[in-house]
Amino acid sequence: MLVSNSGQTATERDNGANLTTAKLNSWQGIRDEIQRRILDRSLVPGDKLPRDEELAAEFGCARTTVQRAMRELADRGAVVRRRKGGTRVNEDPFTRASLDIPITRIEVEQAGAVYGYRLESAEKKALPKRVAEQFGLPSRPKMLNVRALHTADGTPYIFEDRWVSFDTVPEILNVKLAVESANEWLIRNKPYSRCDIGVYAVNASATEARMMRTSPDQALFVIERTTWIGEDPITSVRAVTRPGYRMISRIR
Amino acid sequence: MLVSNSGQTATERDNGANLTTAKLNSWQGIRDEIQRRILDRSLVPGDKLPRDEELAAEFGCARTTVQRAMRELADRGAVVRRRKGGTRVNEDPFTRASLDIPITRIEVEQAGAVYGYRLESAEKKALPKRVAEQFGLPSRPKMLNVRALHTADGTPYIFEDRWVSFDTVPEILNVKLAVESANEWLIRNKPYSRCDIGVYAVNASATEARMMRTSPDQALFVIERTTWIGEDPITSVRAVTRPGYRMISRIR
DNA sequence: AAGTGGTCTAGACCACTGA
DNA sequence: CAGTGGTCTAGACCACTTG
Repeated sequence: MLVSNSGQTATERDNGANLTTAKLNSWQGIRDEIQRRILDRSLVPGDKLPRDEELAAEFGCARTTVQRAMRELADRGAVVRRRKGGTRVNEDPFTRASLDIPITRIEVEQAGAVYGYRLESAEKKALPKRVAEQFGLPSRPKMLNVRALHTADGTPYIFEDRWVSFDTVPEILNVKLAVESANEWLIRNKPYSRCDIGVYAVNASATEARMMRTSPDQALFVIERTTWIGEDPITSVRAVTRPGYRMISRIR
Repeated sequence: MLVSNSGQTATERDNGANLTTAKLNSWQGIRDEIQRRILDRSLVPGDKLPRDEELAAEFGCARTTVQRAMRELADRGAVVRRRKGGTRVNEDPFTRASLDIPITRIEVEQAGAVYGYRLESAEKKALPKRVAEQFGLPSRPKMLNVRALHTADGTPYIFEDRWVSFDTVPEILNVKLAVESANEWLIRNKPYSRCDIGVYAVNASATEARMMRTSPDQALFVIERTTWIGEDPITSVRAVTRPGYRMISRIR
């Protein structure tokens, strides 16, 4: 190790290059410094970074601390790390966005609106082909089909068409779905071990247009979620959102 | 510490409760075990977990190892950790999905199709109000407006309408945009420090319908991305995808 | 003021994987 | 098979935040 960090404070070395960042020598400081080198193209895609041990010497810290910083950068997709291969700046950069999908009631309330919920129907039916495919099931067993409308200040917000496996979740048959949303009951009472999510756009069908009080063919944003516990299907839901619905995410 | 882990192997204690998981005593093993307790409702939302030190004793490992496991669960939104307050199972569970948005060329090629690109127009114009708002700018400066079509096997895949700040990125004026997509050049050459992402559905405008070779009013999925380096705007792009486009994500 | 999580260290050993 | 990242430890001290 060439440089000791004893007695060296952040301010001593902060020459103004970093405006936002934490103490140098902290794992966040190291992460930000490496990221800065990528941002200002001191390091370009494909470049090999020094070994953790060398970086530890450079920053005057333990290798563990460098590890912590580099793991974050790897999680973000900024660098690729391989044993023996070393650490390189990612050749194929991509944008990694993290989306939090809350319970609808909470989403509405956080927007400052009054949440409402109306059950449209709940009946046992054979799974349509599309949903069976979602679950990856070869057959088309009976499940509970629940249709319900979520409203914000009285206007339609999300219309959900849901299938719940009462083989996996028999308790669902005892839930008063006229009062409590299946969405909320399931999320609070039946955590999943796997979840597939798909988002896309559709033209409103006649039914959807009526439910959402809009015109047929209106473009609507759809969120599909299918969940399992282990190998067993729990639920698959197609949530049609109101016209103009946007899903947003901010990075950094 | 009551239990030592020396000489204790995973198999010794693996009673079959965990099918998928790594060695117990590893941070992943601890993470999975705690998650299992949440899944099978041994722990329910709001429950307080033992202190890290106690868990370390229970699992016969160092506190650091428990810390690593718990940090992951906190990142996933499964638990909430506060100093002095301890660790609790999250009261308001949400679904956290991670979306990777690759460079369009790579997305097309990975789908096994032939990628094509055609520049439609590139001209300096004053920013429309909508885009100025995206950037959070009070004024409406001139930027480079680039319109281009990405194709897969010759059919329209994504139509992008992009604004690039040539104040922040003067080099863009020298890029041969007829050959190289602004998308790809920017991602490879101008990393950003902040990125806002929005996804939503629109009815195709007349222009969009023509570009995408579909009918007006066809529902299309739109991805909007706006990026900055520090406080300076880089680019804002509205990418209209072909009919039927889906964005997907899998959790766990 | 005290309790709990967050960070850091120095060192050891392990597990990949590329030359 | 050797080089590099990944994990783990035991202990110390720090930084929040709540009772």
